Amino acid sequence: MGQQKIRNMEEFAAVSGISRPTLSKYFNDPDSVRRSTREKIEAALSQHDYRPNVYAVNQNRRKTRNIGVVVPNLSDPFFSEIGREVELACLAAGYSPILLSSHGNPAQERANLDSLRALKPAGVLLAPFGKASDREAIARFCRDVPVVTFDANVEGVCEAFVGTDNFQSVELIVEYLCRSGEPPCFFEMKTPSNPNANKRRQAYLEAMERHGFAPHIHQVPGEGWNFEEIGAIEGGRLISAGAFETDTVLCSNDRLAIGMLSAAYELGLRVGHGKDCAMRIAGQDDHPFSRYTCPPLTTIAQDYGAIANRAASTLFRIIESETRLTEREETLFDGKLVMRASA
Amino acid sequence: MGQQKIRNMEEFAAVSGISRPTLSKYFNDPDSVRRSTREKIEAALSQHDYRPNVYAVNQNRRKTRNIGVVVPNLSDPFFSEIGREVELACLAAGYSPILLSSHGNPAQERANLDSLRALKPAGVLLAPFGKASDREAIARFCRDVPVVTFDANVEGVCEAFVGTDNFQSVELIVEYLCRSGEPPCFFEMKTPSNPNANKRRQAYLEAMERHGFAPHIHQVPGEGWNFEEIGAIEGGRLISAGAFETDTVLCSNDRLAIGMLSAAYELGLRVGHGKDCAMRIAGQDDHPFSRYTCPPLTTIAQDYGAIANRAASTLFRIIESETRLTEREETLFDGKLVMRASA
DNA sequence: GAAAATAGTTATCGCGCGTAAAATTTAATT
DNA sequence: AATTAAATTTTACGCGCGATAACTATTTTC
Repeated sequence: MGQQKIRNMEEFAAVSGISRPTLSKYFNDPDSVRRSTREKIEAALSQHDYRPNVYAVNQNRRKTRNIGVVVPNLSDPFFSEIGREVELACLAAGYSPILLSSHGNPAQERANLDSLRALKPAGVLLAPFGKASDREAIARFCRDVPVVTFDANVEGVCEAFVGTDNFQSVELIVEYLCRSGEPPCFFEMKTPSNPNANKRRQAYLEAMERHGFAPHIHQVPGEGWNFEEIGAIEGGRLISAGAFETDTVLCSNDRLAIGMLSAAYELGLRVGHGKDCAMRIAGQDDHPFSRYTCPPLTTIAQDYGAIANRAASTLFRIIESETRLTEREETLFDGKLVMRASA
Repeated sequence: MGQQKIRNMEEFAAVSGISRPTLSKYFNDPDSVRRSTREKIEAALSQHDYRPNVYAVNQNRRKTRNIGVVVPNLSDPFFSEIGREVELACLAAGYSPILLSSHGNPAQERANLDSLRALKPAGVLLAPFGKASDREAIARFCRDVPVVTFDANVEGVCEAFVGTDNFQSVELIVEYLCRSGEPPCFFEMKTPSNPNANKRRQAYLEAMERHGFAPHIHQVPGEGWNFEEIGAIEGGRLISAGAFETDTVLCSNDRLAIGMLSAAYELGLRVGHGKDCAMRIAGQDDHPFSRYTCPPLTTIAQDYGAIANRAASTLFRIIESETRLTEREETLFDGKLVMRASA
């Protein structure tokens, strides 16, 4: 195919018979040139496989077509899954996603925003830690770059937020649990870094009141992101101690529930809604692995795809309109009840 | 702090009292300038927070300090975990990792290499699909960029490979299983895309022969990356049909085992090595979730950290010596037996 | 304290491309 | 065929920094 290596756009202009400025236009938007010249360019392109130098392009363009995607922890399948959806949405819209994980460390979140700043991204999709995040740093970043947050909200900061309606979804599962057996106790970590946890607790309290039951909240100590371990150790401890007032436990998230399920198994307790079952355990998030726990976990599914796509399309809208939103948008998608065997 | 925005190195030279070429030297290597001037620069830096333009830097430098990290599927916790280790190793060595997932799609692997080529990375750490990879494309890429592969080997291609010694680790677990109960059957997918699967099958055959038992291999159909589902459906089918010749099953990887565990649970079979247990199930990889299955999964642990760090340091060595390896290196780390309750 | 080594300065070029203005060609319209 | 609008070409400049050469200042060495 290619005879000699094309080193720059100048040389490609020579072999293609199209002037360099027109080529520049073409690479910025193939539809901005006449059909016939586009065909000429693409013919030459297939012969010589030339691509503009990314660095030279981005140095001179006002805005790059890079989109930063920052998630708190890629080792959590929830975030790797939603990160994947977000990446694909960016790719489909012609942007270049740059995926950064904060590795469970809020300081890394700041560092990631700093790295991103140097890349002059057109926009950023950020799933922040929440309370543990450096609110001021995020706010400062948002002044320079359009940002849409997802999963966890940072009140008042950034252009828009997309997440799940915790009040709706907690009501959904609480109602189901109350209707189908004993009302649920609530199991969570004492110091949750994720703001959804606080909303879920609040929603649990309200839902229980609405249904006329006394709420029972159990908060356990534990740091870091090893939720399964915390669920297993602390959950197991509570079960052994007979600390739960009812036979049903609603966990603040699926990973805690997965841990608690393993603790129940160790204790020889059968979990589920059958007659021979000692207790029921439910989670929240529909974690990719919840389908394969023993028993499979009853939970509330977040609409990963909808959240990712809405967050991305909102950001694209802001980028392409070149104006910030006049009013901060908050979009909450409904959760869906996923009934499996555990509750 | 900063009075007015510093727009480029020229302006920063003015406010810092250091000439631009010296600043350039400093940013390329802070230790290449005299201690006293370094302090002057860093003092000015803390006052004005200037950072060189990434794009301008990379356009002019012969080699960037970017390192591409390509994994087949970030949604698999195994790869998000090892990807994390690799990223941290790059960061620690002063490189900028760029993490790309191929989303389970070999065509995306090619696309990722193409994107990376445009970024002129100093090197690439690649966990290829293996058989499903475009061998020719990878080989071509390796001609232009130093590449170290990890996890899955592509025979003869790239500078070096770092992975786990499947023969050693399979022998380890086969020996254990034979010693502690009935010899294992082997459970895998019919068309595994990962070359480790083939090595493991081979290693199983040899190990069984060595211990004087007849091997029994069960291959099930199934496409894609939803290993748990395949393990659950096909594994459950085999269990129900009484297809396994012994009461012990060694799965080709943990995700299949997780699926099979859930199938066994559904069938009301107790898994483990107790008297009241109907069968034993073992896996391979020590997947992050294997500790929390019911019962916890007995498996072979790959040394994630060692693999990631060796792959990274090998690549750094090649980059910094500016010469390709005279001979292709293959490093295999030993697996460790992780005894839990499932076998 | 003079010579040698090291570090810093000034000056200048080049990288590959975006972008703007003016001149020219091509296509669409009446 | 003449007019007009749109697309392309020419020409020229600028982006921010790496790299180098020739020169000067500072530090080491004995």
